[in-house]
Amino acid sequence: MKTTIKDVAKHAGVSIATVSLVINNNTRISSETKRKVLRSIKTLNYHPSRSARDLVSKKTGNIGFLLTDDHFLRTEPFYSKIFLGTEFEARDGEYYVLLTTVKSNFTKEDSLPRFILEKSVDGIIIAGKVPQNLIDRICVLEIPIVFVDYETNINGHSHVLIDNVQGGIIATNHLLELGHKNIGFIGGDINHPSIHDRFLGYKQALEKANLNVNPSHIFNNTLYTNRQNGYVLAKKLLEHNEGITAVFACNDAMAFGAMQYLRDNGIKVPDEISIVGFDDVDVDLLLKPPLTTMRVQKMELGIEAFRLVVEKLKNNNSSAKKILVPVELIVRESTKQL
Amino acid sequence: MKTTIKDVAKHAGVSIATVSLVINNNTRISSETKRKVLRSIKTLNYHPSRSARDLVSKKTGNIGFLLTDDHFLRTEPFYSKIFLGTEFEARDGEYYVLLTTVKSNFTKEDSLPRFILEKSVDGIIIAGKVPQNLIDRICVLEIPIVFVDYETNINGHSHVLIDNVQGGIIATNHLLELGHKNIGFIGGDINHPSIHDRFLGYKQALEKANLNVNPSHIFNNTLYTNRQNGYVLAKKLLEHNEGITAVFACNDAMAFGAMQYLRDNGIKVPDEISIVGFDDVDVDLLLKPPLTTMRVQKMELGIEAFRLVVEKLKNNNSSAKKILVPVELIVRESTKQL
DNA sequence: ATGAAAGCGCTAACAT
DNA sequence: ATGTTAGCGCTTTCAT
Repeated sequence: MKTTIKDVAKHAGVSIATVSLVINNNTRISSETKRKVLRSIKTLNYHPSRSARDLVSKKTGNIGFLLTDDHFLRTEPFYSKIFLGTEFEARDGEYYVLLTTVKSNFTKEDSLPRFILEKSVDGIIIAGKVPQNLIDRICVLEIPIVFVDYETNINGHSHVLIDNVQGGIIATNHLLELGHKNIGFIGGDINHPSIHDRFLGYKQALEKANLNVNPSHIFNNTLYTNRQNGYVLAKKLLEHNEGITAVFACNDAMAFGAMQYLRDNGIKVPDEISIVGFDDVDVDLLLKPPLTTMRVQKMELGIEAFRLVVEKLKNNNSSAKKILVPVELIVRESTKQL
Repeated sequence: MKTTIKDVAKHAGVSIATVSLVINNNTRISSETKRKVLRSIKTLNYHPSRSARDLVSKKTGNIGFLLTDDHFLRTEPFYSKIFLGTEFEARDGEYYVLLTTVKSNFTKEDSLPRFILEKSVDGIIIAGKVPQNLIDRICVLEIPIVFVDYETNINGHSHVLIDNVQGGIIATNHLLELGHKNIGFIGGDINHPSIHDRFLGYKQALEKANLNVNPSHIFNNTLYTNRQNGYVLAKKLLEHNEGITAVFACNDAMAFGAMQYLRDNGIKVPDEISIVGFDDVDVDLLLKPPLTTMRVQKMELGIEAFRLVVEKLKNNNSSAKKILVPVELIVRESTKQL
């Protein structure tokens, strides 16, 4: 039989109410009783029943973590790391994290994740871009949501975002400082807020350096932001332009695709073309040359997201925040002085 | 206020006991009452409170999913897919899945996952190789465990395994049928049951074909089974042997490493060397040539594991099973007739 | 076939 | 500062 609060009370010679107060760190308990109770708890290896606790407090003790399946299954563990950050942060606390995926083509006909229907989560973290109709349907529910790595125009909910604009600026400045003037930009879905912002940073850096933003140096119209399209866009960029000496790829995947195109065509990186990526994704060490990129603290994103939901849960009045997680330039061997 | 069983009872004009019986599919309810209650449930959008239910039934309604962090963060989403299988299978049911990672160097000093300490899971799925001391400490607890993709000598617990021996045989036979006779084997940690079995399949296939198992063709002594070591072992294999025309790599990662070595040294695949991998891992389509490999149904592994825990939970007497999930040869372009 | 009622382990309001 | 007690929403005997 599992140890209950009664056993602890009996063992410590106090009432169950006292034990409860101790568990919940109530201040109006004498430190002596507290110590006594704590000792009993330890001796009996007591852990409060979550269900009993949840039942009376009308909480569930769970946080839902939601993302699309293709994000979860991305070759590079980007969102997995964000989740791990959340899970790490949750470990010391009182919440469990329920991870679930939705199809990336989630429609009105699809039903919401079960933990939402069954009201089994106190709050939800939504990671990455998810279908708008999903968001709309969750937002009408009275449940705190934190968006991580996806900016929405939804009010009243917190966001944890990568500082993409700043990252775009830093990456571009890096190339400028190396003497590059003809810098191409390859990006995927420009309607995606993150890519849009990285592109914005690119333009701002160029303008600040009094350089023209040459439209023919910009290719950002593919649906997916992946290696294949990195290959395709690098091809287009270089076939339509002469004198390009550097490329800013809106993420590492596209950068890898671009590098493959260059390798296939005998163009040397970084000797002939410098490349900067974005994300600092884990990738096999065999890839050469190692990519200069903007490091994103993925775990940090997940950690902050978790803190924000909990903050909201503890104090429902806490206002919606927007946290920008800074990025860091990691110079490796794919960029070089012109 | 959330709808409770009382509301449903009132709405349907029955007692809460009746509603409960209907929910739990009890047979001794007249089909008419049943229909009536079901309608009320739907109308009121009623979902039973998990905490109340769990409290009285002394269950938690949760399944724990455990793996090491480096498995979870593997570049190729192998274990993520297994998890997704479990999560998919859990969707229609009554369980939630709690995913947590442990450090791959988990020691006696580290504390067990919180959901185990707090007894918040009814059963546990352990995916992939985990530290033995972790297993030992969990096994003493009275809680059903299912191991997936990791064979242990623990009795009383079910296993869901890849049919590695058969896979090794099929892969090797494929090369034999293409006329190859000098087939190298590169593997990582040979103490890992999966790799051991794939190697076993390799040997069995050769013996069956009346070919010698040449020890100098076998390199299987690295700690990690990854790309880097695939590169290293391919180098050793080819530097120490002449006449090798094919390589069976114990997993795709090593195969990729080997291919990289060959490319770096101007050896053409499949013209000069054929390569077979194992796992059929998602990888960017740019990798050339596409790898011939043994397909493993990762989702299927997770699905079966979930079914086995639930089976054990429903019927504690159900005996420990060992399920072998079959593999399938996927012929792509890295193998060729000699 | 259905209902009444006890009780799961806990929290919180109230009493002392 | 600590104890008493009602009740959270459900399942499950036991009556009817």
